[in-house]
Amino acid sequence: MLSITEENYLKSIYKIAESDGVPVSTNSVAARMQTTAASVTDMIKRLSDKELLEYEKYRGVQLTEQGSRVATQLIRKHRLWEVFLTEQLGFRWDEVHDIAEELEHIQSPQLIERLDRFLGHPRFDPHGDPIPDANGHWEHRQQVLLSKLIPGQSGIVSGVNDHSPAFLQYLQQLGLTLGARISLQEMVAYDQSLQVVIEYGAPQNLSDKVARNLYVHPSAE
Amino acid sequence: MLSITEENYLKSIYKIAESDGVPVSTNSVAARMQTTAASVTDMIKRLSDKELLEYEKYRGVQLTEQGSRVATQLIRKHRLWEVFLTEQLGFRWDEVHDIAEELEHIQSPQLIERLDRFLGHPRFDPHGDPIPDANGHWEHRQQVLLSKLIPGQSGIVSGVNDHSPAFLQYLQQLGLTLGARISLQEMVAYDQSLQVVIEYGAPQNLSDKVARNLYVHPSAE
DNA sequence: ATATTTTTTTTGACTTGCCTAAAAATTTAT
DNA sequence: ATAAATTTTTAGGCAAGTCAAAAAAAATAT
Repeated sequence: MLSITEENYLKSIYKIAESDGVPVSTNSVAARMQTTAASVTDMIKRLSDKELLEYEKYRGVQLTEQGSRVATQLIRKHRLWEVFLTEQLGFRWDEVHDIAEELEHIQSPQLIERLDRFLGHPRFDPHGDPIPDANGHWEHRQQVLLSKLIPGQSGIVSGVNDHSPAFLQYLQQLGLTLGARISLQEMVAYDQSLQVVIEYGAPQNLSDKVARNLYVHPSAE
Repeated sequence: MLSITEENYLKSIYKIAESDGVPVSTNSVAARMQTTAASVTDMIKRLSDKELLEYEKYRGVQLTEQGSRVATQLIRKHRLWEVFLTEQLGFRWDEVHDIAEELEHIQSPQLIERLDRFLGHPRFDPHGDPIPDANGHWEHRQQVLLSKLIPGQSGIVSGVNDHSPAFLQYLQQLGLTLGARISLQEMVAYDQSLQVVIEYGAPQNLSDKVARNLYVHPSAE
């Protein structure tokens, strides 16, 4: 039985490994968990004793099979709860993260399997992130950052790279929610901002920062 | 911000006070929380510092207004989640307690208000216990223990006094779920067991132990 | 009224999780 | 190749929550 803190460390290590590769450094964990390197070293030793990760002094860590399983199940739970919160309770996509962060620690495999069935086995959460199945596997959706599109191409909004409420609220305001159609008309060389059309509306400008944080599924034309 | 442990102490003290009156003794809390009297004394001091209860050495404790509010909100959350688990996810009434015990600690007033609305503002949980409203008030249902009925009287099952899975499963098997009609035919003087008819079925015998743990709403005839 | 039993509190110690400061190891720069 | 900078670990300590054992107070019995 793991503590909530231990679970959070495993999830952080999993996510860092996913984006930066292994091994995962002490400092990167400390930064993500908003704690000190000393605390991380402490916890790493405990998790290593429990065989949830492999640790070699000064060399960083890597999750074991078992550690990865814990992490993916947490992600599964987090994303299923987010679907529940938005689809059933009517929360907006920018409001659900913190609540799901608590709900993901509820310990009951039965609860999650029933919730999954209740929700109709959703494969993506409200932000377009894939939901791992009970075995920790998920569908890999073909998507690229909006910033990778070339002028003339169109796409369907399929996910975000920045999950902050501020970004999500801005997207909402722009009409750039999941499933929205966006066409890239041209890129402004000066600042890499983009001239786009959202859902056949009037052309408008999007900063490169937005473009680097929005995923689209490229479509024909 | 209270810890889960602090919340659990407050809930236990509230429930002991409800059944045994105030002040609440250190030992009774220790017994209910499955811990030692020493740990209780420790925690009581902390909760007293936070003005959640009034404590006088060797004299037991009593919740303050604020402590009571925390406790009733926990009970509200617990019971609402139980309704969700049974009505929406299909759990049986004997399966939901432990999961709700975890869910009740999720911190989000908005979540609870939305859940309450989603469930249609239920006033009773799956065991017939009343659900406090956002102000901590609840409907007092008129009910008596089955053991208080006199031969010839009938009643509608409205709640339980023992929430153990074993008892709940036995009731289920007997058809004694919430809303079921039960008529008392006679009481056996020898062992206080009862001869009853459940939902117009064949007469059968119920032990006094069952009768002392089942609430009914008396009905005419 | 005194002795005995029970209840409660105190004391000291343990674990988890966290911190700061200092030391050690590693990496980067010159 | 050595110095400097960075990263990581160690050491020592703190707060929460737990326990067992001892001491103190209260309740009960004689």
